[in-house]
Amino acid sequence: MKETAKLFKALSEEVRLRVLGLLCHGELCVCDLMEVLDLPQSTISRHLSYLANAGWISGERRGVWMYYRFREDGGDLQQEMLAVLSRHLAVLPAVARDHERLAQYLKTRRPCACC
Amino acid sequence: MKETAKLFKALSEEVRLRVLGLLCHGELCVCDLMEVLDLPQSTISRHLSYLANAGWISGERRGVWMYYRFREDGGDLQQEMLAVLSRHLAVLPAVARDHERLAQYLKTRRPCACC
DNA sequence: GACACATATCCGCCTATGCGGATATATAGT
DNA sequence: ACTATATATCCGCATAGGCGGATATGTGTC
Repeated sequence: MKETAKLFKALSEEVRLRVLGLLCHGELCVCDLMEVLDLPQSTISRHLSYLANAGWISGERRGVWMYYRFREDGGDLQQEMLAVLSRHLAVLPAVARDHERLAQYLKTRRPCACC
Repeated sequence: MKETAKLFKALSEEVRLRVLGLLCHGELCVCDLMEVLDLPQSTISRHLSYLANAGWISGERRGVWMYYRFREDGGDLQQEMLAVLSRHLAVLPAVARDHERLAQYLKTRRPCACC
């Protein structure tokens, strides 16, 4: 029950919804998100921790970078919620704008040793 | 976007999840919920206001009583979320216990003029 | 080890919101 | 109008959590 509430609480904040919207495209590191969302590093990192703690995402270190992506091993509720959520985030104007910014950003991203 | 976050925020609290679990059975008034959840009236009323404000439920006055039920006219996200949610709430032990208490309570509920 | 870079955490500040008793309001019955 | 009942709102208090700059930690390079 507490876990269920926690799962929803993680979705109750605009920045976190935008982060999840972007992660629908695939894994991203903190600095990618900073660039696209135009928010300070501490803010991004804090929200990522929150999402990870709630069980939505997990991070993997590759060199200096931490890459975050959706977890595939969540419970039933989480899996079904993710399906509903990803479909609906795509419709939100703010998320669509973020997607465009991401596409633009990926074109010019400086080369990265690990990917 | 703010609306989406608000919808989830309403689901981020245990008492509210329990209330929604009970409302899956059909409409209930504040005093029904007080009895079944064994919480003070101000607490129940506050959470119901919160849920109504987020768009999950609506209240209808019948005499002295306010009956609350799920809204049927929510957006796509809300409808799909409700389907997922109701299925999963039923599985939670705390919600199952509440259902039993509700069944017990309904047997002895004193007659009500309006229903 | 010194440095640069990416990330996590700490800090003080502020707002939102939880709680439950007390009070205000609305309605029905007499 | 008075009373009883149901509900909503107010109040003070406590905690959670948002923010972003500052600092600490981890990692690769030289």
